[in-house]
Amino acid sequence: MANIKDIAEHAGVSIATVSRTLREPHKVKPETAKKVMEAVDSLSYRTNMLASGLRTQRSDSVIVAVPDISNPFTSGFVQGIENIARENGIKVMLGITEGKQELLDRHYAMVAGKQADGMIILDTNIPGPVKHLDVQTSPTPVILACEYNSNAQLPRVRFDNIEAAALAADHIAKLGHTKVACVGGVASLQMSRDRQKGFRLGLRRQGIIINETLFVEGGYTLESGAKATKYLLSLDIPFTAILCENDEMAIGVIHTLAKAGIRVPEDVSVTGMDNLRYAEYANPGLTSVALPSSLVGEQAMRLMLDYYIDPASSVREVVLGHELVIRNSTAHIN
Amino acid sequence: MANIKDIAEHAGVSIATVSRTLREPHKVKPETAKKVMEAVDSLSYRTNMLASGLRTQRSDSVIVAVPDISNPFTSGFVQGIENIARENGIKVMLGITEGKQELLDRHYAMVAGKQADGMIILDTNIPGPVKHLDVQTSPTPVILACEYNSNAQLPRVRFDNIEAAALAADHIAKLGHTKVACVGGVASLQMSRDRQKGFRLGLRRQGIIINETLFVEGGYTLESGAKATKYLLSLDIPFTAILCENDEMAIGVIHTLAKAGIRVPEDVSVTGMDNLRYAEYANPGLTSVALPSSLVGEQAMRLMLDYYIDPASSVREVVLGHELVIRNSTAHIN
DNA sequence: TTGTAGGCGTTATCAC
DNA sequence: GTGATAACGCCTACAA
Repeated sequence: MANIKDIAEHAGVSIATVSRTLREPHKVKPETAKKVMEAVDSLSYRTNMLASGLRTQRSDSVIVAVPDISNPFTSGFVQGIENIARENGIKVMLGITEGKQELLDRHYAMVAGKQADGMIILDTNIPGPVKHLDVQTSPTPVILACEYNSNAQLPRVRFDNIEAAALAADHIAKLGHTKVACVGGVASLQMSRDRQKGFRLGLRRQGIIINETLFVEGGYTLESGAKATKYLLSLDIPFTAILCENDEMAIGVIHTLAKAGIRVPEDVSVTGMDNLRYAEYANPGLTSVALPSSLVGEQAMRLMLDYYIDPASSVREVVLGHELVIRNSTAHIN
Repeated sequence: MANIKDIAEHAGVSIATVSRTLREPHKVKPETAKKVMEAVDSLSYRTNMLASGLRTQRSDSVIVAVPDISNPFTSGFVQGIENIARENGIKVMLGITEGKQELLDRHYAMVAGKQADGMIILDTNIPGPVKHLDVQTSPTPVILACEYNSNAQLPRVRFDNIEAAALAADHIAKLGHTKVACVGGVASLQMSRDRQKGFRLGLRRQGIIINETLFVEGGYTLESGAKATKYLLSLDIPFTAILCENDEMAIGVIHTLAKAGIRVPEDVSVTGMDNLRYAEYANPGLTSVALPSSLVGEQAMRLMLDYYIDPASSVREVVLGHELVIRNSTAHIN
């Protein structure tokens, strides 16, 4: 593999000139530059990013930590990051945490080890080394996305999950439903607690009395939605609507209701959150609160870039908007 | 940020000993090692991967190139890679190509620039520098996944798309359907051509005469499935089954049929391919040919690891199995 | 078992 | 405008 020295020889200049030609072409005589570029081409030279990074103390890459990537919400998030990163010549590394502290820490080692300049986290955990750190005084290139239950004062971007969930509840209430069930998420997540809070808030605002028995646990997966539905049906308590903490579960819910011969929305209305692509093509189309995850990714990456420019004054928090998308899974009560 | 020299001083040993302690602990006296580790802890030292990589000529990371990551098939693939990579202390970088040669090349620059040791590609394109290269004589750390229309003799892992598609067609034929429609993919992809071929093969094997008018274009997205269905319905040619080149389109198809008041499977049977998680929870559950993408990722990563060990004798091709999963979207013709 | 020292490929600071 | 040259932080013969 050709290195800068080879190019220098081949072009009959010094390595300094080669380096200059590549990074600050304006500082070099055009004809010299031409010679250099020819050598670069003919030897198909590529600057060694390791060496370059070692010298400049940056790798031009970020690592993004997510619990898993198979959920469309997560993959949209990653895609958003990649888009902005690419525009800015930054590479994206992927770290899957499975929600485990240990894996997150292992990924964080990459920024400690200079293989990444910073980390964007969509996870409940915070890397161990960052946890007990006064971020005010010792700036840390870590951006938080969506989760925010930590005390760490890190830049973050998120949704207003409370109001977003309230919006779904409000919609259901206004359709005349009073016997409302709910399929929850994972109680350890702040996001889940907020969405729960939002559902309750939205219902109460419309004067609906909540039947706690109908508020059941979920787990954010298709399977958990199906399971929760079976449980709800087994209770033998009448209900006419189900608020789901995300679309994935809502799809599982609708599927299970259909299997049980219960019509959506004639018998039961169902709402989701996230507005995944699949929501639109569910049967029936799923009413959902749109929370565009790719925007979160984009904003998070932008915060990271801001941080690079000025660690001290980078924005501390960005809250993105949400929107109710009404489809055919919800209807006025008979 | 503490470096190896700081640790050496702090522990009262040479930097060589520190390095040894970290990489080959057995070559160092236990008490010395202990001193070193204490210094490491107290200064919270992390070896600089850039420097280390520069010296050892490896980065312990691979870059995976995919057209996009929002499709569950793709994200499953990436997840598979990450799993095996992590087990082996390898980091995964993500490169989104949007199917564009230019973006792929840009990502490939990372392996040329030593930021990645190799590349795993799930895309039709081949990096420019690799394209016209005799891989036999100049080994190249590139693994191909699923696509294989190139002449490049690179290690690859894929499915037998022809037989997989034939399996779906066979299933439909055996249910008594003779008027069979098909929603295709993207003709420029070898995968798509193979699945087409497979459908036709499967139907012919059962003696079914194909109505070419009912074989329409798709595009592998939910939307394209919906659009193709509307088109099929507009033709006003009777059919009782639709073979879809993937699940995503099949979900769009089912949704659109339902909207048009056509019952699945009573009026029309529908099959998909890939067996995404969503297939099971479609309404009705989607009959599909399982092509576990995470296995492709895992195998691809394994091929990469093999390649590291011995570029010359690494396996050239792995073909993974498929399986028909029968659900409720297909039924015997009335 | 430990230490010395050369070099990995760049970039950036100097002189010229 | 260009060229020497000293880092960047680490690994690994080789020497002790």
